[in-house]
Parts: sequence; C-alpha cells; structure tokens
Amino acid sequence: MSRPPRARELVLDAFEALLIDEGERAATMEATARAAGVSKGGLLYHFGSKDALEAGLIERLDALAQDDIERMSVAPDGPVAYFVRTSVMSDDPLDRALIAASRLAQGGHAAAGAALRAIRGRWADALRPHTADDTALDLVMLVSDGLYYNNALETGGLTGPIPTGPAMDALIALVERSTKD
Amino acid sequence: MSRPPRARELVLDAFEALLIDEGERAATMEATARAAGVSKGGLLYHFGSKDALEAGLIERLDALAQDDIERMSVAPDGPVAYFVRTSVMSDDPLDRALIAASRLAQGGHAAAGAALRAIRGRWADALRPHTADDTALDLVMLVSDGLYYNNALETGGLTGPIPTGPAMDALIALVERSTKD
DNA sequence: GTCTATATACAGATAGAC
DNA sequence: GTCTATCTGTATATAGAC
Repeated sequence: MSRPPRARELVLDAFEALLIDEGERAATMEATARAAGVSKGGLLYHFGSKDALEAGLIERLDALAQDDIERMSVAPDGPVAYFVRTSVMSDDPLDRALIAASRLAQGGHAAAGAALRAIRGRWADALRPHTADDTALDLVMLVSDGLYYNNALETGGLTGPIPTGPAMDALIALVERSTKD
Repeated sequence: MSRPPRARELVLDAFEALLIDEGERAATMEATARAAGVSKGGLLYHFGSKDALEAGLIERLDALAQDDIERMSVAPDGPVAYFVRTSVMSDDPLDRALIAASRLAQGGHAAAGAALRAIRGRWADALRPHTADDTALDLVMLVSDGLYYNNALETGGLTGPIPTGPAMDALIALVERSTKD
C-alpha cells in the first residue's frame, strides 16, 4: 500500500482539508501546495492540472467507499445500525473524502456529483434486503444524508445539532424499529 | 412590498440562481451583474461589496424563514407533515434561499452558517410539541435535512433519488407513525 | 442610478533550472 | 522530483463620467 508516492498522498490530504475547512473557493492549487509543504511546481508534477487533482480525490473516495460497503455487509449489529452510526463525521478517511467531494459537487463538478450518487446507490442496494420496503429504505438513507448534511455545514469545528452518545443510540433504535423487516 | 428597489431584488435573484446552479465559485460580482442585466458598477451601487451582497441574501432568507415557521404552525395536516413535505425543493423562494445560503456556509461564510443553524433551531422548537420525544424530533429533523442535502447536490437539474408523489406520501406516513405523540 | 475604465491581487498553467 | 520565474485571465474594488 506504499505504491502511491507519499508526496502525492500528502497533497490530496491537504486538498481535502482545505475543501472541508474553508470551502471550494479556498482550495486553490497555491493554497494546497502551501498546506502540503510543497511548491506550486512540485504539486504540478503529481497533478498536472486542477482537474487531475480533483480526479485524484474522487479516485480515493471510490476506493474508501468500496471498503466501507464491504465492512457494512458484515457488521456485527447489522448493516442499518452500522450505516446510521458511521454517518456522523468521525474524522475518518471516508467521511473526509465524502465531505470534500460534496464541496466539489456543489461547485458544479459533474464527476464528483456522479461519484456521490453512485456510492449512495451502492449503499442503498446493500441495505435494501434489510429494510421492510422502499419507504423504510428511503427513511434510512435520508437520516444518513441528514447527518452528513449537518456535518458538512459545520465549517471550522462548530458543534452542530448532531445526536451523539446515548442520543445516537436512541436514534438508531428508532430507525431500526421503523424500518426493520 | 415594493419598498426594496426592484433592481436590488433582481440582483439578489441572479446571485441566488448562480449559487444554486453553478456554485459559490461561479457566483462572482461580474457574473451576478451580467445575469441580473446590469453592469458591475450598477450592482455596486446597490451592494457596495461582496460581503454586502451576501448579507442581503441572508436577510432575505431570514424573512422567508420567519413566514414559513408561521405557516407551519397553522398547517391543516399538522406541522410534521408540512415540514417534511416542504423539505423538497419546489423551487419556491425559501427553498432557493436555503440552498444558496448553504453554498455560502460551505464556502466558510460564518454568518450564513449561523443563520441556517438559527432557522433549524426555530423549526425544531416549533415541531418539538408535536413529537413523542427528542429522539423522534431528531428523526424528523434529519429526514428533512436529508431531503435538503439531496436537493443541494442536484446541480444543473439532474433528477436525484428524492421520493416524490406516492413515495413521498408513504414517507410522511412512516415518519408520522414513528414520531407522533 | 447606472455606466466605462482602471487599479490591484490572485487564480491556473507553462518553461526551464537544479 | 522539486524548485523559481513568468504568462494570461479574471476577481474585487475604486474613480469618475453621464
């Protein structure tokens, strides 16, 4: 797993962090290079254009999502609980890539939007056998979307209105009661 | 209601449309002026800076949200059904202002984030008496957030995975069954 | 009120040295 | 692989004519 050059990964980390913390507008090539500790020229060796940098982020997102869907299908407390619980930003690599990609998508980046829709579709397919019907599936997906939306709006580390601890356990119980087969 | 100069409102409409359709980055002063059919100088007469333009949008959002909360509290089929149903982008002025403000918030605009959080808090306060407990309230709020998130990701008119027609009726019924007092 | 013209800063990208 | 220097376009904002 040390195949992708380390500097390349550092650049992607920096790009992601800028998108999450300061938004698309602030995530320029120059700012990304500075945050990654390389020069603009150095960045451009790894990613020859802004498009290439964005494509690199989407590629990382797809790989992380693939892993997540596999983990979800074997989760001990079941896919629905796993899915809702992991929809709160725990600062793990997948959450960060998802928020970063959603910033790009909302900036009009078509490939980012398509990638997010495709991942959402794969989650839905994996959850469908575990919900009573399509309405129940809609409910589960929308609660998860809602958690991500709130995460995405917390720029700069403000504590939002997202349930945590016991409140999250209660929410998961309610969702499961409302949607279980 | 003709007090705010007409050109001022047209500029705000154009700014909103650019934020929604092409994202924060595309919503420049120049592009906004062009879309509103005025020159850059003309725009700057009404809004002396980008900050002033953004503040104008937030002011409009606050006024529209105030109206919505009043309508919600007297809705014939109850506040919960009203709230969930109106969370899908019907292209009405409030929905547009909300999506536009969320673009700003995700670009790091602190006042936009604060306005959105305040509105969400007022919705929650109005709904709390109509839900069984705080967990049920969380569920309602998150389903609504999820609907907005999906709307926000549909840039350029792509049809997303949002329930409509009978599917929406079924979703509302499920949410009410899961959360009613 | 609305315009043109212009100042200043910074974006993305290229060239070529080391 | 990584750097500096530079080109070209465009962003926000100002000045001042109409």
